[in-house]
Amino acid sequence: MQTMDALEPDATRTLWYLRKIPFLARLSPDRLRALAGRLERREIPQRHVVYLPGDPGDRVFFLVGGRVKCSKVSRDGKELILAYRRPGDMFGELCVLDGNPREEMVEAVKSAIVVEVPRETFAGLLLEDAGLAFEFARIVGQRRRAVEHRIEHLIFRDVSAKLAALLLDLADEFGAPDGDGVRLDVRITHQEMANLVGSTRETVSMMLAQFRKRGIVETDGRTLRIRDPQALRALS
Amino acid sequence: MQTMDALEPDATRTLWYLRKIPFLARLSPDRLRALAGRLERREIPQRHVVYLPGDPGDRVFFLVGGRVKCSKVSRDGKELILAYRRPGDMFGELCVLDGNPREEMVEAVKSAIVVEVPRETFAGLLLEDAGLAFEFARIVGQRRRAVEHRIEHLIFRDVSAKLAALLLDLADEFGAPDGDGVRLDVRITHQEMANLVGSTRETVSMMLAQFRKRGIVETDGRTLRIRDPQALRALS
DNA sequence: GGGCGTTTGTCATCCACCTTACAATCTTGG
DNA sequence: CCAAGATTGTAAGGTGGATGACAAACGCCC
Repeated sequence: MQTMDALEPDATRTLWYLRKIPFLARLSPDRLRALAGRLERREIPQRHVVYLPGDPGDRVFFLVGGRVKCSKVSRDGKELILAYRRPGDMFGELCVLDGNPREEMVEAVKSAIVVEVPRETFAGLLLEDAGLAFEFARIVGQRRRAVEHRIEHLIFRDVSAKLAALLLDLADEFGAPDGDGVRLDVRITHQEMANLVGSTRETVSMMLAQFRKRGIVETDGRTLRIRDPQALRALS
Repeated sequence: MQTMDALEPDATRTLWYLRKIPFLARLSPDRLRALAGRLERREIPQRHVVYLPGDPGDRVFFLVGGRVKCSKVSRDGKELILAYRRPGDMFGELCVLDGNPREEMVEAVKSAIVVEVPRETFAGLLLEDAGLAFEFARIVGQRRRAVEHRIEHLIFRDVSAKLAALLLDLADEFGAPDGDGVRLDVRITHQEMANLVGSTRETVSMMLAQFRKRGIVETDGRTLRIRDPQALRALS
């Protein structure tokens, strides 16, 4: 059987990566092995772009290392970050549905390693396994919910509310107890926050200054500490 | 065979409706027949609510007549319309993924007829047929794209651009040639337009007045006519 | 360790849009 | 056909936040 052949060292490593993708967990070892032999693996250096709007939608990506962000970019250069993806996540998956060109930008935030699955191959997997297709729909659906949730926040709330919510989210994901507050162990610029809440760098700086003045947050040097999460919750 | 039993007159009518749902077209006649026997059908009078945020997400709806709108409602009563659904469309479908409570409001814009499929039944269909599951993912994905597209417009564009785009969309869907322009055969209020573009009634009225002044649109009584689609395209 | 690009802090200005407030007009149900 | 409610038109006033403009502080690469 072909799938029993020894894999190239490179494919072996790809296989090793694929095993860590929750979505692919339901594939049989054989299937996964066969798949690994045919896939490209690629490293994307920090700040490099994986794809841009208009690029062909001919493959699905699995992120196995690093971190990427997906965002919409306006004609005049403004950016709205749709989501971050982390190892184990899939991205660029909507192309499977129709092969249309990309509509968003994906960029490595931290030097990333991705495994690329051609659109047809991926579609084949889904059509062979209803459970997998269902799981795929679940992921797509959850992301749709996330976007719908986001849209609501973006247009109903003012910047301070959105920023407060963002800080709480960050605390959730990167927070570490520190004194009587929570230290955010992330390197995130004001510009980045602005792109997340749909505002501008300057406004974010001002809002953070206000939070600081009110004793809600604290900054020593590069790190941000939340002193009064309750106040943030009230604001969001 | 059970599926060969005569159906109740009511179920027969449900079956007749189901045959017009594109998504269900791939089900075998037998399957569809069996399904029809077990489903609820319901009429929702104009302006009545199908479900509200927080309601149980225990069924998927197929719209077979009328028209509904799905929208997010803010605490202070502002509304953002996410989408309209028309006969043949599915809605409330994301509950299949996890059974979570509703997050949006659905309301009949024109007196509607819906067929309700229990979540488990629907999930069963998908898990039995990879093709159907794939099709389901496609619909969910297309809608996600639509929302992502929307988010972009909502935060990058100003009201006049969004309104221009809306008018073009309406012309696309409801436009009828009329004189040297396009007449919009829809009854849509300024408030409704505001809820679509994330603005207020007053602002929409003002913008339309501007468009009128510039000769881009024309209103006689209740109907709106687009005289200069090109100008709208330039604005959007 | 010096210089340069990046990030932050802050302000003054401006403007698109929301808010508030009516009056006029249309529509609809009784 | 009339009255009540919904829809539209318009305008004055207020404001959140974008813009533009710097200077200071930081971080990083020779």
